Amino acid sequence: MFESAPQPGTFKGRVLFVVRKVPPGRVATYKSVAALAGHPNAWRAVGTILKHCRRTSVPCHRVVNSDGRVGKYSDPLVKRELLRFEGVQVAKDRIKNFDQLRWPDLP
DNA sequence: ATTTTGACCGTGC
DNA sequence: CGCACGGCCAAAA
Repeated sequence: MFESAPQPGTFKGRVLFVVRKVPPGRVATYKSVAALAGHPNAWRAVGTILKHCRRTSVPCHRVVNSDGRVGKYSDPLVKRELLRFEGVQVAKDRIKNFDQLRWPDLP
C-alpha cells in the first residue's frame, strides 16, 4: 500500500526522486529524467521503471516524450485528463507550448 | 545466467 | 504526416 521511499544509490530510486520534483503544470521528458538521475542514456529504462510505479507516490503523468507527444500510460485518457487538470493543454496527443512547459527549463 | 520486450530517442526516407 | 532501423538500459520471461 505505502510505497517505500526512493532508495538513493539505485537508479530506480533516483528516477523516482527526480520525477517527484516535477512541479504541477510542468512536464519532463524521459530523457531529461534519465539525465538528472545520472544515466543520460537510460531513457528507455526510465519508461520501464515508471511503468512499475503506480500512481500516488510519484506524478508519473508529468513525464512525456521528447517530441512533445503525451506518451503511454496505464490509461492514456487519464493521463491527458490529469495534465489538463493541472493546466497543461493537450491536443491530438501533443502538448501545447511544450518548450515553455518543460522542466527543467530549457537553456 | 541468457534472451526478449518495452510508458523511449534520433535519424533517414 | 507516416514508417523503418539502430541504439541504449532495466525488468520480465
